[in-house]
Amino acid sequence: MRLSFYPVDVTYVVRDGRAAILLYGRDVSGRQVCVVDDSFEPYFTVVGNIDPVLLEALRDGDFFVTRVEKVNKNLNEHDVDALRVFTNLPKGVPVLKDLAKSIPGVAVYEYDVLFARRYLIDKRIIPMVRTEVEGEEVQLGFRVPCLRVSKIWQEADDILAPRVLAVDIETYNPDNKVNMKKNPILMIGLYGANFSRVVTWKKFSSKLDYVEFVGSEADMLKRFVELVHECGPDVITGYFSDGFDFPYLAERAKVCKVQLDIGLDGSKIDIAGKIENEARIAGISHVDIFKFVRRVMSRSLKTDVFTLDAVSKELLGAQKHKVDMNRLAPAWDECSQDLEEFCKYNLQDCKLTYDLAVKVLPLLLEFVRIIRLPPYDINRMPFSTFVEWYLIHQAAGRNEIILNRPSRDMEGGRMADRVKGAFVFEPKPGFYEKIAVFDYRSLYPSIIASHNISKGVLNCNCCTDGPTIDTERGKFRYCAKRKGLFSEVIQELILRRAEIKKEIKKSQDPLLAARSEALKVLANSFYGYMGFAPARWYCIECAESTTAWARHYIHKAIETAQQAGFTVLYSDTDSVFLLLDKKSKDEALALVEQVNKSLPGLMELDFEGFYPSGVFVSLKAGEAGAKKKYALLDEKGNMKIKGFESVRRNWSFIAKDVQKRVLEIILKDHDAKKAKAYVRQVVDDLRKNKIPLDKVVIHTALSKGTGAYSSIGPHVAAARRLESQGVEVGSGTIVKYVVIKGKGKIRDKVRLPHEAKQDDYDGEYYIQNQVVPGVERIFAVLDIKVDDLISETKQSSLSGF
DNA sequence: ATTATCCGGGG
DNA sequence: GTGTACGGATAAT
Repeated sequence: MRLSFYPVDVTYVVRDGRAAILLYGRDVSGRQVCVVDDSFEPYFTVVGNIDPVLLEALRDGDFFVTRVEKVNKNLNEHDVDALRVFTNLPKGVPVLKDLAKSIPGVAVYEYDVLFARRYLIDKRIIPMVRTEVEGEEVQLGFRVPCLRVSKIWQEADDILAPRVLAVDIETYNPDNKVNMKKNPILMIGLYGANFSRVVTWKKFSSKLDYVEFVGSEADMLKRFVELVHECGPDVITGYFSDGFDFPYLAERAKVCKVQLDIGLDGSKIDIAGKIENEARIAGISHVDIFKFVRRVMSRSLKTDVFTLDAVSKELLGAQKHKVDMNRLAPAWDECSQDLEEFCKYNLQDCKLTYDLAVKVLPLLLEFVRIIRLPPYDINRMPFSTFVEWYLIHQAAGRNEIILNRPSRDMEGGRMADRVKGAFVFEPKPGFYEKIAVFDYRSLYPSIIASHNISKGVLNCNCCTDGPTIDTERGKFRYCAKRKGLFSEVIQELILRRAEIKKEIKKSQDPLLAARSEALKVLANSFYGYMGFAPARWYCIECAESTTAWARHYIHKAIETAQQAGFTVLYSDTDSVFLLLDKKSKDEALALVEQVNKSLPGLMELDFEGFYPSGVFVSLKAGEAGAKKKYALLDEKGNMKIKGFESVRRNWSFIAKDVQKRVLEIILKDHDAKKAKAYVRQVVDDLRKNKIPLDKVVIHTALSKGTGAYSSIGPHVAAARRLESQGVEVGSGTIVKYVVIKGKGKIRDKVRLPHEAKQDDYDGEYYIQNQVVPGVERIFAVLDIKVDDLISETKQSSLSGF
C-alpha cells in the first residue's frame, strides 16, 4: 500500500525489545496517520585502531552491541576509517559508548544524537514536507490509522499548510498568585479556522453563540479533549502555553481525575523540562508562540515587552479585549453577568494567538525546512543551536562524522577565549551636512564564504598558498584547494537568499520574505557560533580570523575614501559614514565601485544612503554600551535615530516629545536658536503648569512585589499608594505616577495621576530630571549650555519691578 | 568590574 | 527521551 503524507511529529517507541520510529502526520487526503518504521537501528561511531570483535562483545545489563560495520567517513574534513557500532536499543548507546571509550586508542562519536533525529538525518526526511511511503496497515491501538513501512522517501518539496488550533484558559485567581493545585480553571477557549468556542462550568445567561456550559471543571476538561479530537489539528498553539496553559491543564486533570488524553496514540500531555516547562502532545505539534517570538523574532520587533497584548499590537494591529482581571474571581463567586465579558476576553486571546500563529508559522516552517527538525523542536531550541543543527545535517550529507559536544572542562576553557572585536571610529560630536553612508553587505558571512574560513581547512597540510590572516592569536591560513564545511554551507545560504531576493522583486509572496529572513538570520549566526563555547564545531581561530578580516576591509574602505579626499565621520564594524563636503553623490558612488573591484568572492560594499544632515552626540561617562548615538535626516525627510533609547517608557511624554522635536528642528531647519527657543518655551510652560497633566505621567514597570524592594524608588512609592487603595499590584504591573510640588524626597512627592490636579505637578522636577537629560547632549554639540535652556526668562526676572 | 540570581509569559 | 537548558537585567560581592 502506498501513502503520501506530511510528517508533523517524530518520536519512537520500544516494542518487543525493538525500537520503532513513529512519524505522525496528515496524508494528502487530509487524514491524520501514523507511519511506523521498525527497521532503523540505533548506533554510534568509533574511530581508532581496534579489533571489531572487541566492540561486538560489549554488553551492560539489557544493552548489547548487535553488530559492527566498517564505514569510510570524514573526520573534521579528513578521510578516516571508522566503525559503526549498532546496539539493540537507543538507550543502550550512551551506556555502551562509555565501555567502548574505555578501550585504549578508541575515540567515540555520534552517541548523543537523539534517535528520532538520527532517523531524519540518515533517511534525509524533512519534517512537514511531503513524504512517500510503502507499507501495510498495522493495529497499534492508536487513535489514528497506522502504517508499517517498508520504504520511505521524499521526492517533492511541498510543505503542509497546517490545521491550527489556538487554546487559552482563564483561571480562578483571587490572590494574584498562580496556584495550580488549589485554583480551578474557569473557562477554556478554542479558536481555529471556522471554529470558536469557550467552555465554562458556571451557568449564566448569555447570547454569545460560542459559549458552551458544562456541569463541572472535570466535565469541562473532558469536553476540551473531545473538542481537540473533533478539530484534529496539526498544530496546537498557545501564548506561554508551555509555561502556563498546558501545565495548568495537566495539573487540573490530575486533581479532577480526568484523563487528558489528547495525544494521537491516546497518551496524556507530557510536561517535561527542568528549567522551563515544555508541553508535548504525541502526534500534534505544540507551538508556543511566545517562545518563538521572544527567542527568534525579538530583535526584529520594536516592543521590548512580549506580552500577548504588545506583540499582537505590533504584529497584528489588534489588542486584547479590555477587562479588569481582578474582577474575574469575584464575578465567578457571584456568578455575575460580568462573566460574559470574560468569555469575550478568553475568545479574543485565542483569536489573537491564532492570528499570531498564522503570521509567524511561515517563518517557523521555513526554519523547519532549512534546519530539518520538527516544528516542536525548532520552537524550543535555543537560537545558538540553529546553526549547530543546520551544520549537523549538512555535515552528514557530506559523509562527515558529527563532532562531539565539549566536556564541561573544555567548555570552561573555551569561556576564557576572547575574540578581538570590530573596529569603531568614534565620531566627533557635532552637526554635519551631506553625509553618505556605505556598508558591507552581510560582512561576516561574506568573509567566511570568501576566505574559506572553516575549522576543517585551517592551516591545512595540502597547500601553503591559501589566504592568510594575521590576528591577535597568530597567523592563520585556510586551504586554497578544498572548500571547507562552514564556508561552503554559508555560501549556499547567501546564494539561495540572493535568488529569493530576486524572486521577491517579481512576486509579493509573503512566504518568500519569511524564507529570506530565515536564511539571513541563520547566515548571520555563524560567526557567533564559531566562538560559542558549547558548540560542536567550535573554532576560535575561525572567529578571530573573521573579525580580523572585517577590520582589514573596513580600514580599506576608510583609506580608499580618505585618499579620494573624503572625510570619514564615523565607522562601526561594517559601515562607513562620509562627509561629502564639496564632492558629489556620483563621486561617492564611484568610490563604492572602486572598493568593490578589489574585493574577493561574495564580498560587496553597498551604498546605504545619502543624508542631507545629521547630528552626532557625545556619550556620558558610563554610557559605554551605546557606542553610537546619532540622528540622521534622509532625503525624504524621515529621521533615523540611533542610540537615544534612554528615552523609553519610564520617561514622560513631554521628555520624549521634546527630544524628538529638538532633533527635528536641528536636522530640518538647521536652527539652533529655534530649538533653544522651543525648549525655553516648554520649560516656561512646565514652570507655569501649562503642559497638560497627561504629558507628565511617568510609566514604570514593577519588577517584583512592593514589599520586596529595599530601596523605595518613586515607582515603588506609587505602587504602594495603589495598593493602599485596594488595587492589586505585582511583578509586571505598569505603574503610572506624577511628581508633585513640595519639599522632601521624590518618593514622598509621588501621586497617582487621578490624585493630582493640573497645577500640582512639580515643573522644576520635570525640567531637571526629564526634559534636560533628554536634550543636553544635543545642545552640547551646538555649544548651548543647560543654563541657557532653563534660566529664568528676562520677563520673569524683571517681573520683580 | 565581575559574578550570581532572578525573571520573563500567564490569571 | 542516544537530552539539554536562554539571555538580559539587576543585585550582590
